[in-house]
Amino acid sequence: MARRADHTKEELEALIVSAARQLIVADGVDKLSARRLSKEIGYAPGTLYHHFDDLDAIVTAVNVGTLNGLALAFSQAQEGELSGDTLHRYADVFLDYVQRNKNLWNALFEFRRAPGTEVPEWYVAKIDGLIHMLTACFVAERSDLPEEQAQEASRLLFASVHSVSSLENSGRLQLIMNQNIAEIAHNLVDIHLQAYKNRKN
Amino acid sequence: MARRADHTKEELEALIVSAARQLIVADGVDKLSARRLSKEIGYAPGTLYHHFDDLDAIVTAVNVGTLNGLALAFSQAQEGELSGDTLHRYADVFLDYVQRNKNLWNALFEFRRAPGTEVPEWYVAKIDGLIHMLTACFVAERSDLPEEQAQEASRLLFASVHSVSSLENSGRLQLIMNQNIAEIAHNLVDIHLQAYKNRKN
DNA sequence: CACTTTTTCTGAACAACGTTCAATTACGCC
DNA sequence: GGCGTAATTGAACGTTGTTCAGAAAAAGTG
Repeated sequence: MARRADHTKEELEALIVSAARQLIVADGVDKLSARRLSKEIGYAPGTLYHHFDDLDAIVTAVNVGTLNGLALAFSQAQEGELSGDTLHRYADVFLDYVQRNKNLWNALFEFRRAPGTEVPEWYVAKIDGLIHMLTACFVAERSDLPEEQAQEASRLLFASVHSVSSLENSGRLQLIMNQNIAEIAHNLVDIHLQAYKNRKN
Repeated sequence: MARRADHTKEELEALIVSAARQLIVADGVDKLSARRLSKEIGYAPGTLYHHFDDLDAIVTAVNVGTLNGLALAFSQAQEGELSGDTLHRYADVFLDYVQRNKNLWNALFEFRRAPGTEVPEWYVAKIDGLIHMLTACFVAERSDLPEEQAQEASRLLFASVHSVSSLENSGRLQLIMNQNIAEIAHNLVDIHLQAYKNRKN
């Protein structure tokens, strides 16, 4: 058995990515292996490597979808005019999304990239897009401050909330905190917001 | 060749841990393997498993030393009376320690613990000890507030700074921030400190 | 000293992993 | 119909963590 006509190149690639997503959702990225994945879709392990450079590339393809999903959820939460409250709503959306897609989110940020392989730039751009939505909220609260500062503040907030949720997701937050993740996140929003409102110049 | 008298049980266990530490420092925890480690100390792979349950246990033993080292550095930085400035000094100490012991710190927090294996309680206690040192600084700034709140604030600050440094260490901070880690950490200290000082009740 | 028990250590073995590649087969094209 | 090209296979390589029967030395006992 060799060349088959079961799927076109595009179909097969989509099939690989969606099967990989299923496996990650079900058992976590650690349990994703070339053999398991190929068996799942009914192809030989080697086939995967004709369509993707390596497993890393497949996980990265899954991650695109995960990031897009979050961006979508954010934009749906954004109604009415922006303010500090919007940030709290974003926090809820974020926490909800991360919790409902725990394993996918872990795949995004816990996946151990081999040293030397660079992060794709669209990856950075996608995250930048998310942060930009937060920036607008900071601007709305203190329109007198330059946008640069709002951007810095939103990056800092995003990094803080994300990092804390990262800890939570890996089961290590209890090492440090004894509140639950939602309380923590909203505390962080309050703290960052307050500090921003009270800025001097 | 079987039973040997080269080392006592304790000596051998210490040897294993220190060799593991060396390997982690040199090449990172990813490159630590049972075969490499056993070859390094001149014993067979199986020997490791007579003294430790698994590789996880060995890495955990290394991690104890890493945590102790940080606690020591903290206590050395603590001179004069406590205040918000002390928090900044702690931040510097922390960043310095994490940077000088990059691979060891990664081993502490990036190591993928098999699901089901619990975090030892003394682990939690050790981290609690570190956080307690921060709490004292918050108390010094607002002695009118109950210690509970100071503790909460210090946990939040620790989690934030630690998480951000975690991102940095895994090379993912650039995904989000464009400042360097030191600036970020001190910003975080300022923000958390300010919010704490401005608390109402 | 000799004999037995206990403890320690070895190294081959197992099942899994990511990845490669010669061989094979079928599709598209002339 | 024949041919080149593209897709697929599955065995193979070198890893990995972990186990365990067997061997041997230390420690205990007479």
